[in-house]
Parts: sequence; structure tokens; C-alpha cells
Amino acid sequence: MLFVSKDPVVSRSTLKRLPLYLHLLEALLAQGVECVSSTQLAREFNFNPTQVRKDLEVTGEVGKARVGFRVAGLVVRIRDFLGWNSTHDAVLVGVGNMGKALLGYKDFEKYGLNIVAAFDKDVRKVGATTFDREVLPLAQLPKFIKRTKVHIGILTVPAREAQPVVDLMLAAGIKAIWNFAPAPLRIPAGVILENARLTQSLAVLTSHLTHQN
Amino acid sequence: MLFVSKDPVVSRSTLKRLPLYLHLLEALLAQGVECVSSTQLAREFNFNPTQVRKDLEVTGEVGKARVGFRVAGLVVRIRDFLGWNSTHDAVLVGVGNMGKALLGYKDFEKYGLNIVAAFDKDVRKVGATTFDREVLPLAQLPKFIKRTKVHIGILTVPAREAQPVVDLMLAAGIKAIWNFAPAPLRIPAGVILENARLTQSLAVLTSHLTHQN
DNA sequence: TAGATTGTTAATCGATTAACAATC
DNA sequence: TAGATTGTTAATCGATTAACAATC
Repeated sequence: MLFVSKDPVVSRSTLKRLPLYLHLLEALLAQGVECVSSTQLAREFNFNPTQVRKDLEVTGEVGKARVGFRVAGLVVRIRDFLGWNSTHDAVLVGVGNMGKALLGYKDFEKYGLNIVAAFDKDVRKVGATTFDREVLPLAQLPKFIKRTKVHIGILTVPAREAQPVVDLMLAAGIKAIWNFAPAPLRIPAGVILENARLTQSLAVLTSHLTHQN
Repeated sequence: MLFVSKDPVVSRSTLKRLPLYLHLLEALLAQGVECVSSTQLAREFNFNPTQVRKDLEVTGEVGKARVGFRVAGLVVRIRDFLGWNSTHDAVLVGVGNMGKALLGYKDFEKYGLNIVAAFDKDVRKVGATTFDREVLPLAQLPKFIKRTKVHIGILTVPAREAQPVVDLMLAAGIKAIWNFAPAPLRIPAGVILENARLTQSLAVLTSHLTHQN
């Protein structure tokens, strides 16, 4: 007999909408709102109500006809689904402007992201303390990853240094890379790569601005 | 007779791939490579060659059978298409960690983005100079936008302050908003909104990490 | 009950990919 | 010429949306 994957295969589009719902639902929760319908949520974001229901379905929360969904239930389920109720340790490499901004971003705690250490190849940056984390020399990265079994690597280095750092991370056993460098990365299958490149987002903005009549 | 829109209606997916090609093409150009085929480009990104050709088509650059596309031609055309060969002035509101990171990001110049001024409602931040830009009080934002006719507003404030700041921007005539705040924004039709929210990207990362077997 | 909303199936829409004649 | 690559048309795939019976 053939075993069929039980993976739900949730689309990237759905994954990116879940945090939007979550932020709104948390605001509703704070206001004491108990239930919300897919119609209401859809109106808030200019989405289609069916799409909202399909999205929420992946979390396992079920609604009630005529009433909608329990706000508190959705908040817990979405956070669970995204993994935001557990802690994910990460190392950050590249203590430039973007690196510092991420190190200083307090809200990551809410999303279960915990940056445990920062690395830089510039000896002048090493040793200083940035937002309560000591900056370590890049040479110590592999040993650190292996010892602490960190799974996430955050990449905030200049483009040309991106691939070598990634190779270090991969060799040391990193499972997921959050990339802020504007460089195409070579990653083996099985490792998760999520790009958070500003230039892609900027491209959408400036091209719309350029081609609007 | 009916006038049909001549807008090419380029998909968001294509727009987001163009900067990827561009970065690679600029590297090839620096190496002195003259031509590149869609097959080669596709291999580099694990894309489909037909998709690459469709993407490049929107720039107007035409390839040669058996040879491929001129690297230098593509670089100019893609940059033109994205509007990166002209200058887009922008104001930034919210001089926190992310705001400072963007103010310090030198490469924006390459993408035609010019942050002309920064604003903050915190009087303690006002007056200081951050990366050569003076930080102005939020109260001066509307007047500034009207006087300088800036088109882009960059939003790096905390979630709860996002909508009020957006309303100020809109009333003063801002045409496009680059949003880094984790808040759902209400924007009238015709104004361009591009979200660069870290939480959406993080959600994709942590959920994959959580659900992988 | 009456009717708004759910979960689900089917239709639509748009983006990706395959196929292939034309070209250099 | 021979054959790799182009531009383009048609097929496929997946995501969005419409329709609707079941439900509370």
C-alpha cells in the first residue's frame, strides 16, 4: 500500500495573509470582541469572504453558521499554525544598518523569533554589544551553530558576502535562512530560504509609480 | 471607436523577478559577459526558460535566436522599466530602528530612491541628524510634502500610529506608500500601497519550519 | 421560524509551462 | 548547413471566486 502525504500544502499566498488576519484579530480581542465573520474580515482587507474562510480553514478553527469564528480561538490557532507560540532561535550575520535594526526589533519576541547571537567579519564591530547581544567574529559562526543547534540564520551582509556566509551556515547545519541581501543564493533542496529583499518590494512600488498615467 | 488601454498589465510576480535578473546581469556585465540566454538565466534561479523570456519581454529588449540577450541592453531596459534610472524623492516617518536602517541604506541611490527628509513625533528625536538628514517634527510633515511635492511616503512607525500618519500623508498628496508597519492600512483607490512587512515574510519561514517533518 | 453564515463543490481566472515554427 | 534559442500559441496548473445546501 502506498502512503499518501498528509501535508496540507498551504499556499504561500495563504501563509502571507494569516499574519494580516492575526494582527486585526488581536486588536479585536483587545477590544473584547468575541466573534467575527468571514464577511467582516473580508471587508476589512478587501478580500473575498470565501478566500478568508479557506485561509482560516488551514488553522483548524471551525466557525458557526450565523455567528462566525471565535476571535480568541482564531488568535491561538493562527499563532500555533505559524509556529509563533514556540521559540525559534536564530543567529544573525552582518551587523550593518539592517542587522542592527533587526537586533533592536523588540516585537520579534511576539513571533517566537529569538536572535541569540550576532556575527560580523569586521574586527572593529566585534566585541561591541548591540542591543544586549555581543558581536562575535565570523570565524566562530560554525562552532557556535553546531554547539547551540540554532536552526535559523538571518543574513544581513552585503551582496558579495552573502553566498560564502550561507555556505558556512549550511555546512554547520542551519535549516532555514532569512535573507535580506540582494543576492541570488544557492541553497540545497530541503533547506528553507525566505527572501526579505527590499529591492523586490521597491521594484513593485517604483514600477507602478513609473507606469501609472 | 473604443480606445483600448495600452497598459501591458505586468503581473506582480514578474515585477518581483526583474530585480533578481538585474542583480545577476549587473554581475555578468562587470565580468564582461556580453550575451546571456534565457536558458542560462533560468538555470541560475531554478526558473522555467519560457518564464524568463516572458518576463524579459515586458522590458522591450529582444533576443537573438541562437545567441540570447545582450546583457548591457537588459540592464538598461530593466532599470528603465522599474523606474530605477530616474530619481524618486521620498519622506520617511518614524525614526526607530527600521527607520534608521533605511536612512542609512546607501544602495537606495542605485534604485533611484532618495529619502529627502525624516520625521518623528518624539520631540527627543527631532533636531538630531541621522545619516545626513535632519529629523523634523511630525507636525511639519503636511507642509513639507506640499511644498516639495514628494510622491513617496515611507512608513516605519509602530502599528498603532500607522493609520493616522498615512492619513496625514494622503491629505498632503502622497501618491505611494511603502509600509513597514504591521498594521492593515486603509488607502483610497489610486494610491499605491506596497507592504514590506517583516511579519509576512517571517510567517512563511516559521510555518515551514514548524510543519516540515 | 427566517435568514445570515458556514463548509464545500464547481466555475473562473490568471500565471506557469510545454510545444513548436521561425530565426540566426 | 545544423542546431540552439527565440517569440508565440496552446495546454496545464493552481489560486481565487461563485454558487449553494447545510446549519445554527
